[in-house]
Amino acid sequence: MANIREIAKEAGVSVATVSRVLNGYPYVREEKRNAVWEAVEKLNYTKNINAVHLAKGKTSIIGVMLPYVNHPYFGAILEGISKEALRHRYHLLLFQTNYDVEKELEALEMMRMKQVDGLIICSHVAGWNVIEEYKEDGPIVLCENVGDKDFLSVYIDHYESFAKALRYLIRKGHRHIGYCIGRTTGTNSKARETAYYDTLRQIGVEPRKEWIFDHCLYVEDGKRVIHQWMDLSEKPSALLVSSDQVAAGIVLWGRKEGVKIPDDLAIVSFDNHPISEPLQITTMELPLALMGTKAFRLIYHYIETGNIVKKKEKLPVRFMERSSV
Amino acid sequence: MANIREIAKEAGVSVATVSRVLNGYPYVREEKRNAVWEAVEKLNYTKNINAVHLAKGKTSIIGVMLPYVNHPYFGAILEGISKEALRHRYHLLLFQTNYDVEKELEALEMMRMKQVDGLIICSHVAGWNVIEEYKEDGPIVLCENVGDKDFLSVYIDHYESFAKALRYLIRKGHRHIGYCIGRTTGTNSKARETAYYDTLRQIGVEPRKEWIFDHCLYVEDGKRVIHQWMDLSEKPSALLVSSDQVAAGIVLWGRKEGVKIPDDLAIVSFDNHPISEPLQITTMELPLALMGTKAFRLIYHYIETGNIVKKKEKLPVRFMERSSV
DNA sequence: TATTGCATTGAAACGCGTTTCATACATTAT
DNA sequence: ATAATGTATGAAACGCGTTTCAATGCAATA
Repeated sequence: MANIREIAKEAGVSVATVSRVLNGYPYVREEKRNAVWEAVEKLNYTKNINAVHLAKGKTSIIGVMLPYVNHPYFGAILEGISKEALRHRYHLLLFQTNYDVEKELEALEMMRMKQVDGLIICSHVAGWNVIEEYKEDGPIVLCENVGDKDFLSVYIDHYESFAKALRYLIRKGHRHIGYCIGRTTGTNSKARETAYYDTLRQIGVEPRKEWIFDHCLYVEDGKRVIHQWMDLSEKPSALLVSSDQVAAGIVLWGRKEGVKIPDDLAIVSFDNHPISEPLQITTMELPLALMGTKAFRLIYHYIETGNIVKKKEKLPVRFMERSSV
Repeated sequence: MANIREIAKEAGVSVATVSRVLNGYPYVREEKRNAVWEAVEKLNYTKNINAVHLAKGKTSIIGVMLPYVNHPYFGAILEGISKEALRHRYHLLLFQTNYDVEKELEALEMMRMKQVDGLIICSHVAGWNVIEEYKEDGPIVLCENVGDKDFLSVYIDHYESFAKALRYLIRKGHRHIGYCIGRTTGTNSKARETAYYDTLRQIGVEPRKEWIFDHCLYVEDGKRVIHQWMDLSEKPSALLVSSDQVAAGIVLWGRKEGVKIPDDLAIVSFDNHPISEPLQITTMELPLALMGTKAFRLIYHYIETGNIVKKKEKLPVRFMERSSV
């Protein structure tokens, strides 16, 4: 395969001139410009992009670290990132971690090795000190509330929205409230847990461990939850559900078991996935795609200009009141 | 940032030796090996992976071309690819095309430029002649039936499964059958269309254009479909739906309108997404994640060994009979 | 003792596009 | 007429790890 030097020889110019033509720089005479393009045609030349990356020291690739690619939550974030990356002619390198620290480290290492110009972390298990070590290797944007930590972040305030949903249930007369969550570790989950404990204690209700349902990610987990719920001797009258998929599972499998929503069990969920509308599930709309888009913009803007407009951005959550409460 | 030559100087060896140590090759004396690692520590050295890519002429990255990342169908394929890529320490570069030929070409060009070692095409609009031009630039695996064309492929026989579903409906006494599809172009969609026309004509029923519902991709499209269906003066008694998401939308929005499934309208869908189970939707389980996994394996095996075990592999579809017919 | 072979090691070439710097000529401004 | 700009172009350095090839040293086999 031809390289730029062969093109130069063929066109009777220097490699610098070829590079100029190829990249559309000025100061090349029309004839030479044509000669170069002709040589490119003739020798069927294509740039070796790895040489470009090496020479430029950048790749126009952003890494995306997420636990699962095909989860509605992360899929939506990814969609937002992807949409924006497309607009700016950037590419995305996927780092699926399955919440494995090793895999997370690998993504970070890839930035150190200049495989990617920056990294968007959708979720992680690695400690802050670990991530901090890679700060000098490139911009990192997190899709979670990083608190005081010195990181770029675009996030949804899960403490606030969880507390808001809880207060709504309380206002509706519920005192026995449980919740479903994807996992119990992680910033977002911890925020929700804290909101749960804080809010219930504020009204003098003792939170119950057995009303917390872990590992709730997909529709099928809703089936498990509703059965577990039915087996409880003391049942919560309301559930906060961290994902519409799980809520849909709970509602649909509950129906089959004769569980009346909201009379037997009230539900407030999160996401506002289209499935929640026909099921009349009251849900908090999370701007996931927007979060992805903004995360990309932040990192992109930093890479291209070196400036940061807003280090941390909190995105608004919209409450969609329907009839599952 | 230090490079390999500085490490060599610091450790008092040649760059070749440093490279040997870094890559775990034999024939390096213990002392030198240690000296290299110490220099690496001391200078806080990391490889520049772009230089590696350039030197090796490969990147261990596979490109994935798909129209939308957050669609259940493609998400499932992507998950399968990702899982397998993880096992083999390969990375994935995402090319979201939105079914735009320009974007598809970009993905193909990226392979030519050696950005990726191979390309998995989940779906495309570009013509075969276009794709064919890139055959020499690296292995391409398609997730669709490529017929006689000389491409690697792992696929679901959509003609067969669509025809099978149709015959099932016919056996159940339906004569007025329509269908919902994501788009009308594309190999898979054409296969389904052909199956529809062929099968209906076999039983002497004239297919009807107005019973074909295009642009059905997500839950919310089901809402549109059920309303369109209700507005028809002559209604089909059964619908084949190319995605469980859409079917769920049809069933759920239909319920709200008092449409009885299957009495007013029978449904056979595709995917066997977990949502279809509590909704009792009869569905054809498509092994999407498996397709992704196998596509990756095929391309991986070719890259690593130069061998192809099976050029084209058809994956089995499982019929999940429930009560929506 | 002569020969074969393996273990070690480094110089140099290789993969290849970008960018800087010096040079040379053509204009325009003073 | 002279200085100051602007246009045009190429040589060479730069980014950096991999790999080949020749060479050296030493041990084992003939």
